[in-house]
Amino acid sequence: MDALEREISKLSLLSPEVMQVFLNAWQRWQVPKDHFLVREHEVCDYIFFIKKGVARIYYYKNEKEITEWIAKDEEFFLSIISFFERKPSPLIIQVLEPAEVMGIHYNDLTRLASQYHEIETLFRKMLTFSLILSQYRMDSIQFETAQQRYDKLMKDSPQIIQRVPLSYIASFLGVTLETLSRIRSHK
Amino acid sequence: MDALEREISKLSLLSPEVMQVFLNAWQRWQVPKDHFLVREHEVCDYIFFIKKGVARIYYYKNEKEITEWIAKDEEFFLSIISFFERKPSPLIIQVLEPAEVMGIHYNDLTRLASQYHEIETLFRKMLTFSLILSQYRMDSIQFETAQQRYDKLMKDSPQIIQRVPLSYIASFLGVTLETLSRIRSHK
DNA sequence: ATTATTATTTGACAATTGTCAAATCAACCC
DNA sequence: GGGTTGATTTGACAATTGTCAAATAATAAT
Repeated sequence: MDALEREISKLSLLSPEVMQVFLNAWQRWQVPKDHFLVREHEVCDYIFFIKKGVARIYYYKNEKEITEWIAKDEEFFLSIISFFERKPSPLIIQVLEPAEVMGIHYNDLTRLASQYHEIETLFRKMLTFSLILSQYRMDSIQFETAQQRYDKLMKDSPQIIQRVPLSYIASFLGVTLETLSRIRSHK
Repeated sequence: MDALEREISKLSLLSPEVMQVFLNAWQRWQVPKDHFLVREHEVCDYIFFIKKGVARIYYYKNEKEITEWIAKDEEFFLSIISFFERKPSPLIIQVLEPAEVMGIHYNDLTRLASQYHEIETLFRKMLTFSLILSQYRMDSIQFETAQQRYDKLMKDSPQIIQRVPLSYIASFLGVTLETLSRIRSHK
């Protein structure tokens, strides 16, 4: 069983036939370092899954790059507002290492969800998971100090430092590069 | 058509029969000022809808009350993490005015969603809506100044000032009461 | 109306983080 | 290796907001 199927199974139990139909709807790309999966002001048409590699989701705010999310091996990611509201968004999705990426198109996902109740249920559970994550992240941004957010990141994914420039991590944590540098030094 | 049915219709088109089944699953309460819909460390069993009145969702952080959300007439609200993860949460939901509140129980919602594909779709769309809202709010917290958040609140719901103490609004905006007072004065 | 209680405003000061500039470090290229 | 470029660290200072304390305003109770 491959990683995508395993992650899907964690969310919802599909019958073998429907699982097969669903998996067949996913496309697969082998992309080079720095490849853009979604460019600025494009509509995000896919929910992505990264089998191996790192991608970041970012945008420009006053000429500065703001990293909104960093997705690592075996995670789903997308530009949520663009995908669901079907409109272009300032969010850019870029792969940071050569990567193997899978994706399901909005049209395929909604078509399958209307055809198969089971897939609609899976879709609902993906959203639930995503909403819960979003709530935890909101709490973290609003009430934790940059120090606490950094410590948590180190605990959850210590390898990230080797794979992602500190400038991206700083903006992901919601602080400047200088502040992150100071947090890291006095430890 | 009542407010609840209207709000549901905005999200998803249900056949008349299924709409009737769904609406029947909602309970209705007439609650006095200051009534608690969810107490501290209780599981939130319902998605609520407030027909008329104001409710706030808050919790204690270092002995201080933090207002996480304020729901007004004709809005849905719930303690998201508690409801979906089925676990007690520190979030408290309290009505601030005498109010007419509706609610659908977790068990009823999930039962109906598994029975009726249409309701599963509606459920998925509610989650999508909620996730989009959550993303916008996260952006607002992370990148807007307190001044900007206040201005937006005044634009979207100017009446809120008359109905909710400033201390709740301040913590909803993520600033102290004193800072909000200063924002309000130099305008 | 007077008092008590609660809500809001104001002031002084401290703490945190951002900004800008410069220094150091690391990686890469020839 | 020397030089170029980009990444990271450090320093000085300014801006924003929080904290604590006190003053004032608004509301409710008798």
